[in-house]
Amino acid sequence: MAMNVRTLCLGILSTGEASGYEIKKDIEEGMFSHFIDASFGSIYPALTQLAAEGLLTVREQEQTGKPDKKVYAITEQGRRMLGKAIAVLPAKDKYKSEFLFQVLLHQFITPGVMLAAIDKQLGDLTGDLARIAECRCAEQPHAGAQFVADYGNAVLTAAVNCLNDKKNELLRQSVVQAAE
Amino acid sequence: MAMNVRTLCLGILSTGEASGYEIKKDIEEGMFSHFIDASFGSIYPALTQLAAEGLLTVREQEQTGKPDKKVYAITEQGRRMLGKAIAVLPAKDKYKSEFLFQVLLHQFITPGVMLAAIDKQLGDLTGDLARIAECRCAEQPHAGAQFVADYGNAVLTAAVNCLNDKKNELLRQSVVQAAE
DNA sequence: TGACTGTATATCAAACCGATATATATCGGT
DNA sequence: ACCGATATATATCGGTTTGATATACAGTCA
Repeated sequence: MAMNVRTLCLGILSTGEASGYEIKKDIEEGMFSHFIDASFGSIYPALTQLAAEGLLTVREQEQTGKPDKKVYAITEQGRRMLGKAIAVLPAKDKYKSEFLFQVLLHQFITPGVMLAAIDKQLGDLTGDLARIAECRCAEQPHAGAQFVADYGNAVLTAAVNCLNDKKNELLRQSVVQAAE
Repeated sequence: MAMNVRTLCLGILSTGEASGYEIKKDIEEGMFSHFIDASFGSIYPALTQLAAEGLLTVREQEQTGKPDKKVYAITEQGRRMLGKAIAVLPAKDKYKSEFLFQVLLHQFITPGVMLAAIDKQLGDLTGDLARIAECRCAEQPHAGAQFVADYGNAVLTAAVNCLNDKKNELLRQSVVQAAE
């Protein structure tokens, strides 16, 4: 799949028109946030380019109390391009975790730092779970969103449960060591 | 955490000396493969730079039946640098999935492509599970490796179970639709 | 007034990926 | 003996993306 920021923008705009800033917010807070990432440095150039190619239309919109914004909307040509881009087998998921890197090298860090890292990870995971719950309420739940929400919940709750087990195990060990 | 390819190389070399090629293989096949990624284009320059700074030593080693290789080993200075780099709260996990992107935009793709994507994802997940099982046998299982393996197993099996449910649901629906 | 926050667009160096080039060696086929 | 395929090994480079920064306008609160 030709998955780059271009396809990402086309995908988000297929659900409704938006500005670059709103696309970024969607990526950070909406359903897309759980498995996508992109920065302004790639979004704005992509939108400019897509508009120049006729895959998007632009409309400058004045706002009261806020700066003007450029509202982008997908064209028929853009929809065709999006359809082509996602009608292929998806690439393998990519997962990067500094936390697990730290765990694998736990010999170099103190138990205190390790526990802090675990708590940080637990906080991140529960935060993600909360954001999924919010999205479920906010958006109208079509089949795709339901799928993604269920998948995310399954994975995240499994991670939380595993981490809690590991944390308790560590705490028990340090109690034992302190008693010796 | 200053997590870049430099820290990654220091981390891998802290478990034993290796060449750039072997580091890449570790990243692709070893325990690190589940949550780390890096290419030759970043590994080789990083190793050269780290050696120039005295954090690594280099040793050119002849081999019978294979081309020569440059074996890198971490120095005391390198260990200190590694310790500093990972003794901070880890950044949030990053997860990118073209598959879930496709699911969220399922309205643009045919059920056939959707099912193919799900099967592809199931294959990727079971492949990862198999690789974890291999690593568990191959490496001597210290506490960190055990932690990572358990975490990976928990998350991946949850994903597989959820996907199988969703797949069966889709198959049932298409049977019903075909019967109408 | 001044500090801070939020909205909005834009730019750029640094980092990184993915592909390619180069070279050596083994092995199997013809 | 030669060719092609595969594995090992290092290196480079174009293109994409990040992360940080700059700029600007508007509201809020002290």
